[in-house]
Formats: sequence, C-alpha cells, structure tokens
Amino acid sequence: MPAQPALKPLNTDQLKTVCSSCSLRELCLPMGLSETEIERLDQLVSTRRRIKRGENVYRAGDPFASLYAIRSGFFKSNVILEDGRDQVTGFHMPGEIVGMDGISTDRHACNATALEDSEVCVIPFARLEEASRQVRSLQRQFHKVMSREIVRDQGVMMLLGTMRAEERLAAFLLNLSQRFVARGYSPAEFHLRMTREEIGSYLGLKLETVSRIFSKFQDEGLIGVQQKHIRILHVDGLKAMLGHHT
Amino acid sequence: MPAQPALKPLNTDQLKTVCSSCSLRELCLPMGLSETEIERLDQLVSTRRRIKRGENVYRAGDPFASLYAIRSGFFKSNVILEDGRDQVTGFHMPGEIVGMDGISTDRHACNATALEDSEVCVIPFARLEEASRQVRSLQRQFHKVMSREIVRDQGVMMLLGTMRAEERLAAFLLNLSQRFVARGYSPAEFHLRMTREEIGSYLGLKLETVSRIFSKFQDEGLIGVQQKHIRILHVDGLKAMLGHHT
DNA sequence: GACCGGGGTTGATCTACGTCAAGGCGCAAA
DNA sequence: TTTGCGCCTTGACGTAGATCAACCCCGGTC
Repeated sequence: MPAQPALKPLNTDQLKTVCSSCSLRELCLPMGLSETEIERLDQLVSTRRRIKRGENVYRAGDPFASLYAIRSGFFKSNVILEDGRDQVTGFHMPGEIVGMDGISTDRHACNATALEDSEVCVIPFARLEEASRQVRSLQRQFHKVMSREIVRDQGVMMLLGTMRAEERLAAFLLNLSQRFVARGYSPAEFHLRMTREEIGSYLGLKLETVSRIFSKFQDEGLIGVQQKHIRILHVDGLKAMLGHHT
Repeated sequence: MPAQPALKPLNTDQLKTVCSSCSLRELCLPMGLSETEIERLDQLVSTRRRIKRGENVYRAGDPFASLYAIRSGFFKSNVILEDGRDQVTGFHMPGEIVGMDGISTDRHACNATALEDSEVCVIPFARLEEASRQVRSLQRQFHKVMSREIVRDQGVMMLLGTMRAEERLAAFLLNLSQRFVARGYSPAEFHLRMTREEIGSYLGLKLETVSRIFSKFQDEGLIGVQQKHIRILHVDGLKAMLGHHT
C-alpha cells in the first residue's frame, strides 16, 4: 500500500457518534434526559456526516427520512426562488436540530446549506418516533424542540413585520450573541459565517443597507466591525434600539 | 322552576365532543386515522369551550396545558407589544390546531383571540402525548401538524422578507381562498373576519396601504370588495402577481 | 330618526430603504 | 508580484409605502 494515503478522504464517512459523551448534550435533543435515557438515544443516533462548505445536508424536494443535529459548523436554511434568488430562512449552529420542515409532507421544504465545513448527527426519524413512544421524556423533549422552532419563527415574523432596519440588525446581533454564549463562546466577539447578502435576505433588507447600518453602529461606538469579525462594544446600546420605533 | 330560563347561558359550558362524528375530521387531528384510532382520540378530546368574539382561548404567559382544535369560528394569534400595539402573527379557521407555541416553555407565547363567536375542542396535552405513545398513526399525525405549522411560518417569513405590498395582499387572499375551499366554502366569495388593521399587522403593512391596494385590485377587476365582503373575480390575475417583483 | 363611533377610503406629503454605480480590500491562483 | 474575483463600502438618487389628515359609511343606541 505504498501509494495509498494514510487516511482515506472523509467526505462520505460514517462515523460513530454518541450523545452520552457529547459536549452539546445540554443544548440538543438529550437536554434534560437521564443517563439511561440518553443511552437509548445513542442507539438511534449512530452516524454522522461531514458537510463541506457550500454543500447541502438536504435540498428542497428531497424525500424526508431523518433529522440532523448540528455537531459542529454553521448552516443556513434557504429556498431558491423561481427567479433564482436565494432566500435565507434561518441560521443554525451546533446543538440545533434541522430538518423538521420535512415531517409534514415527507419531503423537505428548504435546503440546509453549510456555511463552513461542518458535521451533523443523523437522526433517523422513524426510529426517533419509535424511541419517543417508549421514552416519555424523550417524547417531551422532542416536542419542545419542535415548539421552540415554531416560537422562533414567530419571533422572526414579528421582527420582519414590525421592526425597522436598525432594529432588525440590532436584534439579529443580540440573538447571535446569546446563542454563542449558550455554546460557551464569547458573547461580545464573534465571526459572522454569512455574507451581508445572506444577512439581508434573512432580515428582509438589501446588502447595502446591512453594510451601511453596520458602519453606522460602528460610528456610534456600539460595535466594532472588520469584515466578518464583530465585536459588541455596548450591548445595552443595542438593546435600547429595540422597541424604539422612533 | 317557572322564572328559570329554559336554557342556562352557555358561555362557560363544557359540552361533549366527539371527533369520530365531526365534520372537520378530515382536516383536523384525526386526519388519516382509522375508526378505532379516532375512538381513542374521542377519549381525550372530551370538552369544548365557547369563546365569544374578542375573548381569548389563552393569553401570552398563561400556563400551557392544552391544545385547541377550532370547531367553529375564526381566530387570530397575536402579541401585545410593550408599546401597546397588537401584532398579529396568524389567522386560524375551523379544523386548525392552536396552542403549540406553549409546548416549548410550558407557557403560551401569544394570545389566541376570537374574531367572531367561536367554539374550540380542548385537547389536554399530557393525554395527547400519552395517546400518541400508544397510537403510532396519531403520533405521526400530530408531528405532521406541528411540522406544517413550521412550514407555514417559514412561508410567511418569505412573504414578509421578499414580497412587495401588492404581492403580499394577493398571496393573502389566495391563501384564505384555498383554506375556505378545503372547508367546503366558496373559493371566490367570502367574508373577512378581521379588520384592515389586523390584515396590515399580519402582512407588515399599514391599514391605509391595505385599503388602497384593495381598491386598486378592484379597479383592475381582480376582486370585488365591499367592506368585509370579498369576491375574487380573476384568480389567475392574482396568481400572476406573485413572483413579479418589478 | 338622530346621533355616535369604529372601521374604511382617499389625498398630499414625507422618508426609510432600495437601486444604481463606482471603488476598495483581501485572498487565491497564476 | 500581478491578476482576478468575491465581498464589502460608500455615495447619489428614486420610490414604495408610511404618515398625517379629512371625510364617509354603516350599524348600533338612545
């Protein structure tokens, strides 16, 4: 085997996963489950997939079979509109579950695209349903995860329906900050994985507007921006923007 | 009992309900279940509540205990913002299930307000979970109902994020029309239960804009409007508006 | 039958954000 | 090092929809 590389390429690897030893278990599906209950989860969440930047976990129209727990990396949910525009409907980070849009019609309704090289745990849905018929607390937890998605979406609807551009951006940054904190990262300093255009698409704004408002926030000393690197300098200032509809 | 009225007032009545004989069962939770499975549902969906116009099934902050299937009438989901404005996040008609926002935190995240005198079937959530641990197809159906809510919300997000005022209104009317059809009503002629302001709040527009666009559609022969009575005269014309982002 | 008030319409004007356009920065390939 | 290409920034200008304001319509009440 002289000409063989030491490791074969990993793009399609099926790696062994266990929830019970996962550092994200307090955020993810295992949240609130006992040790033995988590072991039941281990039985069904048996593989993970690596997704390269730009690739999709699933695409709109794909048959639905599994949910995916993000183990590492960063994703956007998006739909390609008839006119070719890419409409972003969400951003997702480790510990979050994607794919629930597929349950209702047995086909996915959107794409889940990696914004950086990432890894997801595959949760075969039929087996999750089976397990949650047996383990009450798992059933409960899964229902909470779905409900949280509903509440989150309604929050975005309100953002889009009522807020002005600056408020949207402020809310967006604060939301990201919170989610980073929950994952043990700095609340004040982080790296945006998405472009201005993707942020704009998600927030119902144009990329120029996003850029301008970042600059404005910077001029006002609220944040520091250089390219995709963000520092939040004055959280309360950002919070104060919300709800001030002029 | 001479001075007694023949019937006591019904506002707080607990009436017996059965899914198995309900005309909405093909739209509602029983969808796709067998006769015997629906009988299992009958055991838990035992009461219904009358809700007068303007009253709430639940309010934001209320402890969560049940879901509610709309049996008759019309509802909006809404949140009262700090500044007192009433932000509408959805409209609901018979056969739809409301209250799923409460699962994630055990408290409701919004109000469900009746837009006309209505009736809902109370579905105690603990018992629904119990039954769906026993009846596989009920579990599946319930998951589909939740997923449909997620997909629906994402559709609204896209509407708010990408469409212009006329497109939003056109999409709104077509959506109502479809939902009326599914319930056996005319797709072309219906009564709006909500005010222009509520429509605007839902669509991220001001009531004047809604009013103006209704008038415009009328001038163009797309619809007939008189107050809350709507006739759709030219469905294809409305459909053609979607996706034309000039 | 007169009154009243909530909802709806319509016009005139204002403005937040979109659009168009010209550069600039940073990274990767040549 | 140069070239090219995303991605971002910034300015000048245009416009969809908000705002402000007057008025109307209709259903309920006294």
